[in-house]
Amino acid sequence: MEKRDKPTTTTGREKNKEKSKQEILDAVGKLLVERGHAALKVNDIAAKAGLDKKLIYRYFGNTELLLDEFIQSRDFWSNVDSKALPATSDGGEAFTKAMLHEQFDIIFENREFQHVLLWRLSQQRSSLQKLVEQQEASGEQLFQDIIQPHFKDSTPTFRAISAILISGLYYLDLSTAHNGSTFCGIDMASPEGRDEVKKAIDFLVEQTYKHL
Amino acid sequence: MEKRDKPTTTTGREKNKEKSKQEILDAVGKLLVERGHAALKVNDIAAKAGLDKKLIYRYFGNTELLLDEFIQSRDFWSNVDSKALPATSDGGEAFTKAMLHEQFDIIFENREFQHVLLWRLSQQRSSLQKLVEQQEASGEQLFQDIIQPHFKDSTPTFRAISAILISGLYYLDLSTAHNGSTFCGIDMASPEGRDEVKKAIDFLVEQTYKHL
DNA sequence: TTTATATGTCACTAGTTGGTGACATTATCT
DNA sequence: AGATAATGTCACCAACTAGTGACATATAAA
Repeated sequence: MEKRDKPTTTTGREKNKEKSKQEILDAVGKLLVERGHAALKVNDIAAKAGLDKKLIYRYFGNTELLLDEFIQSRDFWSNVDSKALPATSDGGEAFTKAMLHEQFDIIFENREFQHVLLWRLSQQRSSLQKLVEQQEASGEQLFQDIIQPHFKDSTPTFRAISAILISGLYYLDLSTAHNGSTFCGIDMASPEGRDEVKKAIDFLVEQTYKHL
Repeated sequence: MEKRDKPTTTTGREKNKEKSKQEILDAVGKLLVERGHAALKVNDIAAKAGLDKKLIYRYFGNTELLLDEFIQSRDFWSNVDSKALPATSDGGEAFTKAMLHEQFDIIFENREFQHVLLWRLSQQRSSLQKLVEQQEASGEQLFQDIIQPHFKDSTPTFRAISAILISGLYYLDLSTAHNGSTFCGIDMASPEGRDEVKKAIDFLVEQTYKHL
């Protein structure tokens, strides 16, 4: 018999495993953004999804496995390593600036990303650890392809500078979203404040390319 | 009657409010370091202190108030603002470098400090918020006293650069302690890796003083 | 239509959470 | 020493936690 267009009886709800699984995963994302990773409890996830928690156990095994599957379902670093490496004559200077600006803004806007960064700092979890490794691998590409050829012997210092800049943008965005917007007297939530940071990034990158 | 040298009966333990309070506060610190702020539950704190949780309610009101009192009992930014402002002829360049190095190392070594930073990013809590404000105030002193006179019109950019550098060191230390030690290909737990970061700090500060 | 199975619902358990009332013990004051 | 208050101990509660067995309903195949 084909799929019915309409239920014949009055009670009972639609039955669709894939849709339900997706609704559960979406509920995890919403709760993560609204209340942080500490609030990801089975009962709340099920309630948010509007489904019985029993389904979480049937479809994902347990809460831990659900969270692992949620994490793997997102690809947070795709925006970095999917970038085509441009043919540069400036040793990657413009590319580096643009990438840092982009990271700064993406994390500022993506609250789910923010909470995953925090989650990653707060909990040991292999699926989160995997994100760290993915990020390292994706960054290593850039160093190998465009930075090393240009900076040669100074590459270790350039790596350290990159580490500071990237970390700085991460922490500034996390701090802005969760601690209040003023840092070193700059309002990190205002366009003017964020422009000030971007100008600083450009200055530091320029000086590095000129004098390192 | 004076304090007894020895209990006359066999059962019962020593009774000393201040000592017990201190043991409870210490238990909070230990748990925070060992298992993070999410593990700060009344039952566990009492068990760690070897005292009944009832005392927590009697002496601190409730768990929230205990945690607030714990936070206020630590003065994490004392090392920054207690520094005497040196009479500088270099516009504070050496001072800035030294302060950044020191922050980088202090946070690396002080696991309690790390967990408070994380806690602060993860939870809204007025006593934690107060730490943020203390830090802002203590930093503002430096800008007013030594930076502004030297950088004049470029001060906003110098503020942004400071924000990036400080944030960067924070996040690097947090990431090292909780995510694994490699960041941008540098081993942040090794003396060599950390020296590389300090060299990078010095370079960036030097360039800023030379060319901003 | 009948049957089998996947999907959804619900009531329940055992363990943990924050919190409290009643009691026992110790210190202190007179 | 005796009275009093402060300190420490314990049993208990209601609410919430993760997880499960039994059942109801919808879908799809025969």
